[in-house]
Amino acid sequence: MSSARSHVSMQNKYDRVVLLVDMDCFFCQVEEKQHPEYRNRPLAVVQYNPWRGGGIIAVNYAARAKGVTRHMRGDEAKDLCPEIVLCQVPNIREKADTSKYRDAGKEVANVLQRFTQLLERASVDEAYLDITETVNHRMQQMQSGAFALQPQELVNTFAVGYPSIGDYVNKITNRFANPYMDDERYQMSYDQNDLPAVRQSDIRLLIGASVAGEVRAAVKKETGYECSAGIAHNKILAKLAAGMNKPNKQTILPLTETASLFDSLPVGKIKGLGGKFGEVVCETLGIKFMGQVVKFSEVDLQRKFDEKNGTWLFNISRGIDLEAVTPRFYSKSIGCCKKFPGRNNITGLKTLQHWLGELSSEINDRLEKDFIENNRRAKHMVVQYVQDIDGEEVASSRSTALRDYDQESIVRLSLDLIKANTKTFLRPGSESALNNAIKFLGISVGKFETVSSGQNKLQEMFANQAAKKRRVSGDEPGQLPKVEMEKKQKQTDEFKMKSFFANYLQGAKKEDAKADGISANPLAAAAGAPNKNFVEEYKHKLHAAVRTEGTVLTSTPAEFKESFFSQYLKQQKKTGQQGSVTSREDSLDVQELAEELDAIEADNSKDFEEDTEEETELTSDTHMSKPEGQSSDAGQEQDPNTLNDSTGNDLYVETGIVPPTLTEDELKPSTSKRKFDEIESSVSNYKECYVEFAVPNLRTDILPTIKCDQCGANIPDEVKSLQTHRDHHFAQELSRTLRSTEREERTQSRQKISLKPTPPKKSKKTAGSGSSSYSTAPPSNSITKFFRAKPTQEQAPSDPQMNQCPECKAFIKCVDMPEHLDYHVARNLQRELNQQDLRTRTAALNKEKISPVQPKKQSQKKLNSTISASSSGTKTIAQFFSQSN
DNA sequence: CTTGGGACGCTCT
DNA sequence: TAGAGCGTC
Repeated sequence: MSSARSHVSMQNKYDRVVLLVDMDCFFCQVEEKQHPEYRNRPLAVVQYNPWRGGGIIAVNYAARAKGVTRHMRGDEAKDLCPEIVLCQVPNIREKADTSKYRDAGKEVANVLQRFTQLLERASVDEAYLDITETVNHRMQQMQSGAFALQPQELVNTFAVGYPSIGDYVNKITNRFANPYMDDERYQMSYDQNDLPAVRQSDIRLLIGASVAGEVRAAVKKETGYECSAGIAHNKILAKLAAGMNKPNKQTILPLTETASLFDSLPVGKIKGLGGKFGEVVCETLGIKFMGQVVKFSEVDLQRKFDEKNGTWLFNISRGIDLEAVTPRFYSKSIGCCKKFPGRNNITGLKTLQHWLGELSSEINDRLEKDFIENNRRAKHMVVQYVQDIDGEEVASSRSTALRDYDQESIVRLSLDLIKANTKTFLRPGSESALNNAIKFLGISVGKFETVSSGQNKLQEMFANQAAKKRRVSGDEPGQLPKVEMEKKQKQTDEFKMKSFFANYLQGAKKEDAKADGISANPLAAAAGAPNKNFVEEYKHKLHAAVRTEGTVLTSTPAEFKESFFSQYLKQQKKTGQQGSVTSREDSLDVQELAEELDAIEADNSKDFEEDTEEETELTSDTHMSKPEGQSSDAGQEQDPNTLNDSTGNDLYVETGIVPPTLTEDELKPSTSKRKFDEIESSVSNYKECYVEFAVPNLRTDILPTIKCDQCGANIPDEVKSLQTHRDHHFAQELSRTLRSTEREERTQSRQKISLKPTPPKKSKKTAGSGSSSYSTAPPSNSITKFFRAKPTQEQAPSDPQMNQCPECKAFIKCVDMPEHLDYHVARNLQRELNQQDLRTRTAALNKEKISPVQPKKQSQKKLNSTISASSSGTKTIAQFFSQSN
């Protein structure tokens, strides 16, 4: 395994569609979700710090509107915005604890992961998705009519270089009608070999944007979090684009717009050039903007910087970035650190041991969780520290191999490493005073190795359980080959179960964090019997839950009765009785436990029903019993949503498996997860599912009326009615616009040389469409040109270089076939968009209405009004989207 | 006590 | 490979 990043080949530089999903002020959103009462209020997250109200690390948009920014102190924020809510990052072990945000980030990533295998988590709140396959697939589907772009997905979409997304769509439609519209420009700017990709770029990015819309909708629906996204042909551009319209927006960076964008784009805006290197580049080249780099030759850049950086700069300045999206869900290392500035310098051995203990404790906890989730163990450890040596800050890091470990051994190893690498560790003559004060401490572990399932009982349990599930769910009517289905199934099941365990464990750990110095360690026991302390904790937790909620709810909390663990136990009990279990030891242990748990649950064994469809947001807090000694401010409750995310119902809904203990009626197949799976597994009914998925329920009742700004009539203030009315006005405007458009196109047609006409198979009924007029009108230049890449050479159908188009039966040059097929794609795109019924567009309008309006984004408003002003079924996409003037 | 404090990945030597 | 350092969020 080389550490070098993988890259795509230069030929494929425009072939990918890459998405960057970036959560909007993520920490704030996490706090808002956890405290619904804070919603719609200005809010900032501060790190605990007694000085001037703490340091602000995240600001929501309501607070930003008041001028609150990061790098401010809490007090300053209060001055600017007295009503601001300041949330503190929880403090555990006397240091900031960001696990809440890590968990939330993982929750989001779990949603993202369903859209592609090629998911790269770039940070806690950012991920790259290579959606090339999906886009390509949809290109094909569009030709068969199995997929249609949904305008409402594009309402929150921007395209760099275009006033509104409508103009971008307009451009695409026009180019489909006249595929070589921009070719002169293209041929000047791009290599001949790249032209096919360049011509396809816009439509593929547009489809990418529709995927992005779905991704973001799914994230919102399933986690409650909003995000922004960038859509481009590579990571650098996707990242750049994502930042251009926020929050809750997505931005396409069209290939052909990068050059002009770069002309005024400060170098530092490019990821990788934001720091020192970027400064050096600017100084060395005497430039400010990205576009100015193109003036330098590759060798020149290589000479000024180095070979690698030179080439990289050369390419990046042209919008080319070959770095692959490297699938990575889990981090390669786990670490934590803390600064000890000024008076807090560590000067004594005891203090050093204390802090090493705290850091080790956190590392250990996270390793336990990671072990359960990912079945891997760290084999390597690094301790980093900054010492004060003669008034100088000297940073060092030392590493060692990690075998079996627990908190104490991590402490011991790190201390030994520091000792061994410090000339004079203790002050001469002292037993406890450090010779060099420590200003910074960090421990990180990595080089993970997967634990083979043979030595791991917990893993066997999961494997067995997954195997049983597969048997239960024998005849799923899936489209995928059975083996593939099962493979996916197993992964999901195991993952979900592990997640549950992990989340559960974490919740328990947090409770005990302060009460108990050294917690039990599953890793230490991993090679032995099944995880006893784990099970004990589960029991403890169940007890606690029943105790605290029993009086109110009279039933076992949902997260227990529907947990994987619970399901698993039930299943185990059944199969155990049948005496057909793979691992007898396991089953015995588990059966014992199952009986014990049954006893705990015994007094509330009734109503095992209802609320299987509960929204995440509505989930009530899980009340854990707190250890006596725990201070209130350090107490952190398990995020109810995290727990909820892993309940049994979710699994079954998501995977489509009928759980052994639930009836079919209890499985309401109406969550977005379910729908998405249907979409993915069944192309044929994609559209139905999709439309259902895309259209929110409209409340048309109890709405006041509003005055039409054009005719003054009173209309119900409800989008559908409003729109219907406006359509009336629009229709008049439309006919005028259409006539002039068509006139213009005819004029253009006449100016060009008409070649052998090969009209598409059928003329369209679509009335009044400027683009469709190409198909209804006599063969015009543009289409003909499309069929003939080189007008001068006329090819007979018998020519071996010719192929018959399966769609329209015309004979096309092989090299032009892809583009020709694009043409049909375009036709379909247009047709499908035209057929969008009022309802979907109404929904889009509705959706846009409730999202925050950016004052500067005029174009968005225009798009909005244009959409609402259009009537259904008779116009081209361009007219649906673009401004009519 | 600093225009945030971690956390993580990458890369160069 | 280890260790130092950078960049980013």
